[in-house]
Amino acid sequence: MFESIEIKDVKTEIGQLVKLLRKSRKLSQNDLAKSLDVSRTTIQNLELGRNATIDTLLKVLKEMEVLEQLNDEIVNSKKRFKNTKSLY
Amino acid sequence: MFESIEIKDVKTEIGQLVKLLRKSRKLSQNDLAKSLDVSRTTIQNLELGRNATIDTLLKVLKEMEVLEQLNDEIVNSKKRFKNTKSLY
DNA sequence: ATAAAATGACCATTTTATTATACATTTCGA
DNA sequence: TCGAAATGTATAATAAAATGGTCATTTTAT
Repeated sequence: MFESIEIKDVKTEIGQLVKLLRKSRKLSQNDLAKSLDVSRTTIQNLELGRNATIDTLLKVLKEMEVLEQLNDEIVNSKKRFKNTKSLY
Repeated sequence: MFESIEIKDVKTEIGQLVKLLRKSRKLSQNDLAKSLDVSRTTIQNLELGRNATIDTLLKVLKEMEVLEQLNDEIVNSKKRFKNTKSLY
């Protein structure tokens, strides 16, 4: 009926966002990898939309100072969800 | 100076949101696992805030019909980021 | 233009997530 | 209350992510 978005595409978007965040800080993949104590390959895989762990993604987001923001959105999602569900 | 949020805590929040979404559909961990063709242990680890892959998380979000929404937020984040960065 | 830095790709190895299974405990409906 | 379903826990085997290294290509700065 209607096309749903593919997981592969979302991973690509995540990778591009990570790359944007890193570049805005003028960091190379190597710089970021060293800061997070992970390998450059791991950063690269994440940015290229290959599969990675949630830990790796969150480490990057924390370093880029957007982890708090993500957490807020998750907490708000939970709240909104609970509220809308009680309206029936 | 000020406390930053911990990765562990964000994973806990993610797990709780996943659980909420699943429960709202009246699905057991087993039901969801079978739908996604992953093991119940994988769903459980995700919900308990243990580490998991991005793939696993996105599979769940797709099944819960919130993947499109997440994608939109990522795309918007990219846009907003590019805009604010050009204002200097 | 050229050199240096950054990125992408690849490979062997190590580490970790996933799986399948079994069992203990909790939750919940009859 | 009682029994069944759901959930949490544990373990061994397997699949997949992370690592560390090298090399080719692209980007960037000089």
